[in-house]
Amino acid sequence: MPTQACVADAPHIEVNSMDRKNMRDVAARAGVSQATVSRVVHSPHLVKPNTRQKVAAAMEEVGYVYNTVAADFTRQKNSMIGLIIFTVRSSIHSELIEGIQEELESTRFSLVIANSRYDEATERKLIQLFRERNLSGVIVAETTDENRPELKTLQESGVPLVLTWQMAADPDFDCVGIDNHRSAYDMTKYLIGLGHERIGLIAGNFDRIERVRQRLEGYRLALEEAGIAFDPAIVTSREPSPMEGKMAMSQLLALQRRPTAVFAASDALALGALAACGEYGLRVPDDISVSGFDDVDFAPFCVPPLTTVRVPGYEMGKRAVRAILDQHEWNGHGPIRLCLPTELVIRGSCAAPNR
Amino acid sequence: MPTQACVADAPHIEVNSMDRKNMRDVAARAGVSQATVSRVVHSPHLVKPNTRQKVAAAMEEVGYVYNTVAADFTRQKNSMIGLIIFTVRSSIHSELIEGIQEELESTRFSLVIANSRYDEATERKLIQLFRERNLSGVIVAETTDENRPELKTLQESGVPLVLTWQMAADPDFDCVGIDNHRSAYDMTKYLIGLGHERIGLIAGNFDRIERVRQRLEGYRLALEEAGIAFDPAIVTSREPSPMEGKMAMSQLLALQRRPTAVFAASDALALGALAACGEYGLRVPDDISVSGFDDVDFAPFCVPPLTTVRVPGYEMGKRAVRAILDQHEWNGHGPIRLCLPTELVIRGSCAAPNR
DNA sequence: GGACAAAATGAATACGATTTCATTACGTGC
DNA sequence: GCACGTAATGAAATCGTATTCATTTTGTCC
Repeated sequence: MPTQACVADAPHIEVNSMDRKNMRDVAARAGVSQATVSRVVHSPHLVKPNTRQKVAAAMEEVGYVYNTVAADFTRQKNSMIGLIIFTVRSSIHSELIEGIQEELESTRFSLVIANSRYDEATERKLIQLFRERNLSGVIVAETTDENRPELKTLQESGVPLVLTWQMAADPDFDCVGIDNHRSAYDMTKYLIGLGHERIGLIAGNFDRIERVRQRLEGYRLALEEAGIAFDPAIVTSREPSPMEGKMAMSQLLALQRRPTAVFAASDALALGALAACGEYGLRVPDDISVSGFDDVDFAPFCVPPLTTVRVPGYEMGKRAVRAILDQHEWNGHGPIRLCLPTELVIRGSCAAPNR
Repeated sequence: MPTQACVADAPHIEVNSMDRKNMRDVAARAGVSQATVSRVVHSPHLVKPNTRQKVAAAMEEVGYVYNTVAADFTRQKNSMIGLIIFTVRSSIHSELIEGIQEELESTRFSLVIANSRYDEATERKLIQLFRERNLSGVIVAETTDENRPELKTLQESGVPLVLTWQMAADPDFDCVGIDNHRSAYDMTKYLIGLGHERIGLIAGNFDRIERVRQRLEGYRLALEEAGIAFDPAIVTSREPSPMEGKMAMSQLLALQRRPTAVFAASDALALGALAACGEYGLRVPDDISVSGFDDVDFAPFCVPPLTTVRVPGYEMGKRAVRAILDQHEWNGHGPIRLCLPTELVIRGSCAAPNR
């Protein structure tokens, strides 16, 4: 049987760079079995130093490149971790991603990102795609409530799953998040403490996103405790971009009884809000207070520097990865529910109301 | 031979959710061959409607989930596209990533992101990892010059490769980029046109990054044409974060002969620069002009709104993906070198120098 | 140097899709 | 109803690794 033809009688034919060598080729070259080559790669301690060296040399000689796809197939697991997210267009998500990558670096995993752009159908499609991909784990940064069942299915099919950014009400999900309720409560209380009684809220979509709803509830609780009536007229729902923040703020400023302070549920929104104030000729914080959420890299550089809630995005990413790796090790694992601390960062964008 | 045991005589045993069904199971259920199931998935038109329906029903019944890992193995290609980047911590990269994702959505590919955090060794490791992964394509957003050989190796091993953000001097690389030289030249010329003669530059690392060097050269050319001597004392090299921008700017402002205008090679740097000006009691643009590069989402919301260079990051991402898909179709393809237009966006952060 | 345990290696198989080639079913024209 | 071409399906090979189990080699102790 002609096991290696191809080079037959056409010496001018260039060696196709695409004919990748495999472990069998290496084994043949080194005079060992393919199993031994595999062992050299994964458990060198099982191989005699002498043999190990021969194999290493052979790998070098034939130009061997490990085939992860084949390995993944064999062990029935993709060497990838998935991230489900609405959009990467936000500094705080960048922090999360960097944390994830940092922690992944010492492992054999890579990161696959799926972003759903706030669309529930797209999201469902992406979850399905992840299921087909046999990922070794999935970090859920952002989802709509509607797709919780799909996530559960994914989890039940044996994929380690971790929710971030929140402590999910559903105890079946592992979480590495923050206390959104508490954080929003603290910020609102801080504004109340400054003397504000009419506090606007620019949030995300609280109908569909648990994390946003948690913040809304925190805001409401603080108001309630202070005996301030909740006024839906000064609560708006937006996607977290500066432009949307500006529009939302303009809307609030056009109101008959405009708020004296506005709590934006992300720094991006707050940035836009600041711009809107400027256009209305309002000085921040003298005429109106604005606060954000996340403490992204530009927050200290806003004018005025943004008072906000520090969220440990980077740390969250690292911890989420560790949670997944943990699930791999003791795969009959207990629930992981880690709540990372947030911190009120007081800068210059909030002050007592101007009467 | 017992092809389907398991359910034998222990009705209380729960069906393990992890025992995923494969095409053979579906085929058995539908009373067809496994090949037919495969055809139903990929080329339904080859299968009689009647059969197609039977197979679809069988898939439903056994809870079949397509196994991408196995498919990837079979066709010796990973259904993933890679992205090599320094860091995702930048709005302009977010735009690129969104563009990529958008374009990928209608395909069977997912995006794997590798970030090297400006470290050349890490980068090399990641390129190697990508090589082992048999990716269907790699988009290179950022690399150091040192690793060009590794990229070439990757390309030669048959992976469609596209460089973004720049038109590489090396003609072997396909590019979907912008004219950095020209863009920087235009901005510098604009500042000169306003009357500035002492123009600082806060750039990235021009020793290691071609794209940054191209911008530096554009800057120099504009100066030269205007008969202004290049002064290395007012040219600094920084990683693109607001904090670094602030530090760089502080340094420039502390100079004996401080610049009257500063061109920051990214908006993030410019943002920090603005803050530094504020701390020095300088009004922008009255006392000093500051310009940026990228036109990220927060640029219009800076105080004052940032004059910058609009870079079509989103479009670049989409085009890069298309370039890769093109390489798949006609895989004896000609070189792709697409240069997208940039645009000088004049807002409020630059004015004539104050004499 | 022989016995025995431990270490090192090899042989063989499984993983689940794609794809080629062969074969059968179907339909049409005479 | 026969022949023929096309459509539909099946059988079988293949991809490259991990892994189990059997076998050989090595080393140690008396």
